[in-house]
Amino acid sequence: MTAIRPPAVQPPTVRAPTIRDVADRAGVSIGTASNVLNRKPQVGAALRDKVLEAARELGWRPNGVARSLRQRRTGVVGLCVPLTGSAYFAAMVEAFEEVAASQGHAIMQVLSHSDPALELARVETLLARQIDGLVLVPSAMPAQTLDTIARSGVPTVVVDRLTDDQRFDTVTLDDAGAMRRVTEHLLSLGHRRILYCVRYPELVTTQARIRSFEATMREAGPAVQSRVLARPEDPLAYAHDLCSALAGPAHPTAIIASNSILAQWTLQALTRAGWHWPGDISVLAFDEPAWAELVTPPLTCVRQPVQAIARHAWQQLLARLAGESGPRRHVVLEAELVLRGSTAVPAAGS
Amino acid sequence: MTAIRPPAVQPPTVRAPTIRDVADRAGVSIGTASNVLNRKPQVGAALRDKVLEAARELGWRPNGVARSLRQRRTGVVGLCVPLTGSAYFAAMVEAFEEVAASQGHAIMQVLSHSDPALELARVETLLARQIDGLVLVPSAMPAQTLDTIARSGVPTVVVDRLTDDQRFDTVTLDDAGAMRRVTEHLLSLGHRRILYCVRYPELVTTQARIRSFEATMREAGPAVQSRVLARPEDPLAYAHDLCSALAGPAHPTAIIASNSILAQWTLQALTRAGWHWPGDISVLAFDEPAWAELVTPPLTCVRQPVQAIARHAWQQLLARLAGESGPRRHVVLEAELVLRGSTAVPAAGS
DNA sequence: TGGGCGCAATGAATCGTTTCATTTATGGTA
DNA sequence: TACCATAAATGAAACGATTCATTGCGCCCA
Repeated sequence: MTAIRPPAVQPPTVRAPTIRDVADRAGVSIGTASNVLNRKPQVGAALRDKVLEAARELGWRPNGVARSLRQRRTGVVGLCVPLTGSAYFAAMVEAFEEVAASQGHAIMQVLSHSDPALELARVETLLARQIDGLVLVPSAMPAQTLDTIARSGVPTVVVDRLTDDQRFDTVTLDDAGAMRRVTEHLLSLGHRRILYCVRYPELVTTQARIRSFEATMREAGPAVQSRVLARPEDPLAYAHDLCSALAGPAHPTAIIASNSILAQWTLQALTRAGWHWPGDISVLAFDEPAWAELVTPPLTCVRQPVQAIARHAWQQLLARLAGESGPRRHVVLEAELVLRGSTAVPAAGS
Repeated sequence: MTAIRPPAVQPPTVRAPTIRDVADRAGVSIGTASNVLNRKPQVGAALRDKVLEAARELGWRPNGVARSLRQRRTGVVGLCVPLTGSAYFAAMVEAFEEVAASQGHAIMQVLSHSDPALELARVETLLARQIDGLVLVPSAMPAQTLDTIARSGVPTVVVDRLTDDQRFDTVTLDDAGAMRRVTEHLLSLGHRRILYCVRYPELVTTQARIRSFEATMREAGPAVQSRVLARPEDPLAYAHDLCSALAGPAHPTAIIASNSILAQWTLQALTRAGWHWPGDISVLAFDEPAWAELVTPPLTCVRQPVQAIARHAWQQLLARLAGESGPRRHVVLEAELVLRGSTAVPAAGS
């Protein structure tokens, strides 16, 4: 019910020509002009040409707002993501842009900054603008947002972060499986003490990974130690936390970073502190940043199928927009572990 | 005049409550309901409460489309950029998002992929959707697009790439100045043969840089050689071109990359070919990619003031939206040369 | 007591389309 | 020639809000 209102803006001084102007100039009724301009069949060739000519001369352009009001749809799909700083979400937004534009839809993108309250507010503005559908990458506590969306009835696909909410279609990644493979890779290299660094431990995605991480480590035996470093504020605080985590003789011999931003922070911190990878410590990251192959040695990482996510989500959304009303669908995609030089057998002394 | 129409979408089956429903439930006229919900003063406390209560109960949300039609403004600003793959534009989009959302505007972003025809088409869809204003990073040949925008009368700020078009406000960078400083930096280190690598030589921005580059090199004396490597198709073709450019005894001793993507391609190509920087060759880039400090040694680059661009452009756009009609304004911002380890004195033998 | 003044509330017009029930024109057939 | 079917064109009613001229009402003061 929050009243969302755009700020003060002067209406344009010169008025664009309307369909009425076109009709007048062509000497036909508005209805006929509309029929011509919408390629409806029931209109004669002579009038058709006159109308098209008039529209061309006047430089008429359809008023999408009026059309949307009458047709009760806007051709706009909302996209709410936490941020675009991460390579992962940036790629996702671009993938959506692509597929949407190619089919005549427009994307209206908003950023939630991983803040539930902001997320709700942004989604409210999208709903007020009468979006036809919504793609949501939910924050950690999306309950209110999800309720609002469900109440609004706007077709929605929840992406990337699985919720236990059964009201929505979802497209997610097999986080547990990916983490199991990551952990087993490190274990097989001989690592016995592994540190998992995460930004937001409360995300469902993160929790699934942590559970999988700890379970896999437990299965490997009692001599194995898993640790989680959570919620760093900024690169500096993170560097500090990381250094304390790496202090002492029984320090971790491998680090898993939960996304490309943390990977960047990690490598920066290690470099500053004089650690070398993979000699002193192995490093592995979720997401595949653009620079994965640029650092030396290149970064082992979990490549998430961004394009496939966008494609599936879009397809599912289109089906709902077309009126499909079957049961909820839940697509789960597999990520790929890309082995590069930043993970290796731990040093002998460790 | 191109008719732009959204694709087939079923209108929603459950109709959202309208202001009429709210008015009926509160037992008042539509006008009164509207006055309450818009915080107009001329309404009594008793009715106000009844209306607000009714709106709350029904979960009423204003229909932005209807409002936009009546008020003849949408609160949406269009943003047309070449792509978001480059760190520079990604940051720019995010900066706009931020400042726009904080003031109740929404951003509708489209990608031109640096293609004039696509750019025109995308801008047409924005105009048809009745955007209040537009921020455009023009492609290399934007004449038709600019004509269309000028004819539409939509307030527009042209950003990043200066055109000789006097019809628009602009916010640009001092490309010539930045390039002069870059070139002088390399000259002062002792480099005498420098290669400038660009993606799109036809961009005005690029041309200004090339002119400045060549002029500065000429001033440095006849023994100095400047070369430009242009229009690489993809990373592989680029690697090939680069290797040929670096072949022979009198090869360049320094490379300037025109943006972060080319910088990435350059470092990848050099690594694959076994060149080391800055030992074998110095490398310097326009844009500051996230990984600038991660590569070893870190990358010297030209930091462009993205936030400042967004802020200035937005401020200028807001002024025009508010009805300001003074002469065109042209803001030129300075970039900053950030010295890091990837540029050094050329090797003795070179 | 009546006239004027102000505040509250109303109702209708409007924004620019699409859509649909009618009307008008056209041609063919009985 | 009368009739009907079909096609072409029209006019008006939506869509859901805002806005503004008008009305109704209570109060104060002369």
